[in-house]
Formats: sequence, C-alpha cells, structure tokens
Amino acid sequence: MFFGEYPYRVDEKGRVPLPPKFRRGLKEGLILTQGTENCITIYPVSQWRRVSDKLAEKALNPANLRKLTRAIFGSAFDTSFDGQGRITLLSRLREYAGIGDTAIVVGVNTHVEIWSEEQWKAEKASADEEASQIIESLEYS
Amino acid sequence: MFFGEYPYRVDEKGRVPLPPKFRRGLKEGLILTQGTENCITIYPVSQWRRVSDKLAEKALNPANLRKLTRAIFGSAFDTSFDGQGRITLLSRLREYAGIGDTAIVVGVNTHVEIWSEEQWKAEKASADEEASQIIESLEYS
DNA sequence: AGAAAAGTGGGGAAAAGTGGGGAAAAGGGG
DNA sequence: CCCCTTTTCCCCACTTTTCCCCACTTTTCT
Repeated sequence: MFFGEYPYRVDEKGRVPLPPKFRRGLKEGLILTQGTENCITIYPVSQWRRVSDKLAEKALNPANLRKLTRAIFGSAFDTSFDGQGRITLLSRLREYAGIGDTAIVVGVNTHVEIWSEEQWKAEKASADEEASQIIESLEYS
Repeated sequence: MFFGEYPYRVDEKGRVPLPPKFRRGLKEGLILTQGTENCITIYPVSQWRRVSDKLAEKALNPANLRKLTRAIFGSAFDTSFDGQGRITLLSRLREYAGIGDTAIVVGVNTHVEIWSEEQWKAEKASADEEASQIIESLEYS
C-alpha cells in the first residue's frame, strides 16, 4: 500500500529517487507507463499483471480501448533502482508529464505516480475538499 | 475514544508530544493527514484502513474515483512515537496548519486533531456560538 | 515531601538526498 | 567490419536530514 506525497529533485540525467517506504513494495521490479491526467504511473510487477490481464479481457471492444491499450503498452517499460534508490525517467515520459528539475512522487494505494509540481497542485486542489468530506463520512459508517 | 484539549510546545525539530491518554489508542501506528479547516488530523491505523477499504466500495465514475484516491492517499503520512511519546510534524503540514512553536492537541472521538493556537481559538468560538444556538432551539421545542 | 510520570531540549549515529565520474554498452558512419 | 561518438549504467563521495537515545526540569499523585 502506497501513500504520501514526496517532493524530489530531478537531476540532469533524469534520475528521481523514490521514497524508501515505497522501495520495499517495488523490489520485485517496476513498470513505468504514461498515466492518466498527464502523470507517470509506476506499477509493481504484480499489479502490472492485473492491469494487463484486465485489458486483455476487453481486447475485442471498441477502437477507443484498442487505442488505450496501445498507449499504455507502447509507453510501458520496466526498470529498477540504482544503488541510491533512484530510477531514470526517459525523456519521452518526462516531457509527457511536463517534469523539469523537480517532481512530486505520490503513493496512490495500489500504485505510485510522478507529477510535475504544477500539475500536482492543480490536481490536488480540485479534489481536496471532496476528499476530506468523504473521509469524515466514512468514519461514522 | 479521544477527548480533551492539550497545549504543547513544538520544538525546532517539529516534534509534538501527544497526551499519554491518547498514546494507548495509537500504539499500532498513526496516520497524519491534512484535515479540514486548517488542522492536522491523526487517525489510528485501524481507522485509516476502514477509510481506504470503504473508498474502494464507493460508486463513483472512474475519473472522480481517481481524483479522490489521489487526494486521500496522497495526503496521508504514517509515523510513530519516539521514546518520549512525541511525533514529528513535516514542515509541509505545519505550514498548512499555521503551527509555529505551540500547538493544541484535541481529541475528537474517533480521531485526534492538531491546531495552531489562533485557529483553535477561532474554531472553538464559532463552535460555542453554534452550540448555544442549538441548545436554545432545543429549549423551546 | 518523595517518587513517579510527563514535558522539554539537545547530541550523535544512521539514513536519505544529491551530484558527479568512469566503465561498459549501444548506436551510427566511414 | 571496425572505429568513433553517444548514451546508459554502476559506483563513489558529499551534504543534509531524520531518527534514536540520553538528560534535565516540571508537574502530578500518593
């Protein structure tokens, strides 16, 4: 289970550290894909299997789904940590996510996402209010 | 069950003691989140599990669910006590709550909140007012 | 008043964040 | 096919932050 948000510097080589708390859950390997809403999504291999299985089940559906499948699988690649717990982001993905020399790494339960500072602020602002209401309402249910 | 309000000093390292009475209920671990009205909310892990479990059941359209999951999990941060029964507040959270070198720890039934002195005074004043209005309305009903 | 518990402060070891160099590998051109 | 250039990967080094422990003061309870 991944959670929390962590700001990091991205160096000239495109390397980003992942929080030590996340490394444990990604030790078996990780898959980077281009995610929704202009972020980069990181799946642990186990989770990646589930995602790809689900997409396979629906493989005969409309053109939209085929496109999505191509986009996800096409942009996906597996990687691993260097000695310092960092991963390297391909420039292609960095551009897609609008990431310059800083990035926000976010734990989202089953997977991890990497955002540019601006995009993350916007995304968070749009959901914060609703989110805290949901937490409160669930407390008493 | 948590109740009562306790003023504490926050040292230069951002550490805040929690009342000994609260520590028992938080021994399994605690989750900090950015709460409503500019306070910091603390959940026992058990409570947090329920929140995250329930979220999965929520009937939401995929886009909204993604947003909420991000906001909820992204804002969470787990921690534990040091030997003196203190927790460390990330500077990010301290800034959000406007906490300087003092803080008020408040028990709110199922969870715990941390406030800056000023915000807490304001919140309490408005709560008092509403409370007396409610009481008055009950008198004549 | 004495003992125990709670509040407060600080130091040192360990871990995490950050940056860079060099060897190996990959790619392209002659 | 070989050589040169470019990129990637792995290792090393430094700085900063975090965490854990210890020590002292104040308050509370008996």
